[in-house]
Amino acid sequence: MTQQAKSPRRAGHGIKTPLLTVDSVLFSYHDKSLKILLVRRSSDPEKGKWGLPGGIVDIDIDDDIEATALRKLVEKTSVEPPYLDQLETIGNRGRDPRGWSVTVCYTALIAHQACAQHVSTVSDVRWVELDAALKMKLAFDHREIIGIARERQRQRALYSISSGYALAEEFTLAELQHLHELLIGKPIQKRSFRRRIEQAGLLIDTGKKRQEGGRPAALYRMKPESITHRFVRNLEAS
Amino acid sequence: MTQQAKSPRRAGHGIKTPLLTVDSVLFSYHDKSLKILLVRRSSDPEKGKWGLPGGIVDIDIDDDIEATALRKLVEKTSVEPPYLDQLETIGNRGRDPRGWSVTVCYTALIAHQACAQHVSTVSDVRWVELDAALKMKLAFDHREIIGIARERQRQRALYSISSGYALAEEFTLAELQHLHELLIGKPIQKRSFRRRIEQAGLLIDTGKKRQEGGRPAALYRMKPESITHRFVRNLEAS
DNA sequence: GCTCCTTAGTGACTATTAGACACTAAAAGA
DNA sequence: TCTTTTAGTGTCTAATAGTCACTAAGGAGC
Repeated sequence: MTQQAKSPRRAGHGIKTPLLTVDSVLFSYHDKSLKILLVRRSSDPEKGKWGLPGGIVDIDIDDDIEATALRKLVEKTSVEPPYLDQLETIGNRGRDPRGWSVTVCYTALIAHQACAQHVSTVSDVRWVELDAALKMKLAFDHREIIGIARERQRQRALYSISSGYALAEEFTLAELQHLHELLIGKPIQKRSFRRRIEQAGLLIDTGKKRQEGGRPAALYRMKPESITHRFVRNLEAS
Repeated sequence: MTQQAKSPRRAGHGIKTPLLTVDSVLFSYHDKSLKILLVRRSSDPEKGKWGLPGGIVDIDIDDDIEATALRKLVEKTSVEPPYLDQLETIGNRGRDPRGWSVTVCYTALIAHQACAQHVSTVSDVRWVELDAALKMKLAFDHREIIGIARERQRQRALYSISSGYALAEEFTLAELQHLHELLIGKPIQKRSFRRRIEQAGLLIDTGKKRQEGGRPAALYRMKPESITHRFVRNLEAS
């Protein structure tokens, strides 16, 4: 009796299709650290373990795969993230004890306070520091998926500021730079970082200031085009 | 009677899973033009129409999704491509008349002559110029998928030479440059193109020369690391 | 108010890498 | 030998990131 024979999914015309799920790596920057959202699994398999927010594609409810990702994220956070990007699809025989299964993975970004209240009221959803999550024993292959998402965000940080959607709606340039430094893993030249952003006109100056300990810092908001903008030259690679 | 109720796929534990397929956009450079491989569909739905090489994931045969992509490409070309990269996964209710379906798409590159003989012996497999393919009426959403693959290759051409795997095993710098010009859609400065490749040491000089009409050109081969290498600065965007 | 500390923001020079383009090199054919 | 063709290079310019010291604007201690 082989393992994968436990629960074959069989179509009317005789095609066995694997289980199809969606998992999202939802990043958020808070308290000067980068966190991701983890969920405690309430049912088998891997019941009780922490894993990524996601679940099975419901072809009666969801119009497309992205709809599944959003539905699951809204279930856990109560809000839709402003950034959602398909990461990679992983499918093989061994990743799920139920047999051949496929997960379509997404990277999502959100402001921490947009969902802080909802998350703090439940015990099965938690923000975990990225590096800590990568050391945890998680359900299925979710740790690998987080690693892939992190690496992709690291690469992107060299030529894009789209990761700014992980900050609060209004943020300082110092915060945006620190987030990039966390992703890249080394310090960035303040001058280079600010110059290219200003020249490309990627942020909206709210006119407001925020102060903590020194000169007040200007508060900015993301322009929508900052999601797609690519600088022609990378910051120094690590 | 609704359309998507025709053939529900239902798991042992009552989960309806969508049809799961893989499609590959296989590029190859030949006769100074960029072509992709199309296949005439031999069965319904869309029987008789041309579409991308691919098919249904067979969980009895395939160990993972990439194995399906390779298996289908070998069926049509008789060889495995040296470059295979996951592109995007598309899944929704409307793309296949059989109902909710998902396709995991790949970009593949191969030398034309590696499979020319096999392809030329069958009538249901054909190389089609990329621009022509984008004007054809193809099965399902395959034209859109080709458009996505093309755009991704265009972007990559600005900071990578991995597309060189669409050339013959040994090629001249002029050929590699022309391929990049086809992808980017505008001429490239010869000096810039060659300088960065030489400095990064991405090619192997075979020592051989090939001549056609003027001074003989040196023949090169791809180094494996040229797949992953990213130049820190893009060529001029179009 | 004055000095010092802290964080924000800028001026100005250097370094790296692509763009431009004319020049040389090596072959064939008249 | 001259012309034509394609391959390959020398060299200057332009764009953009790196470096780092400097100024700016606030608070705290005195």
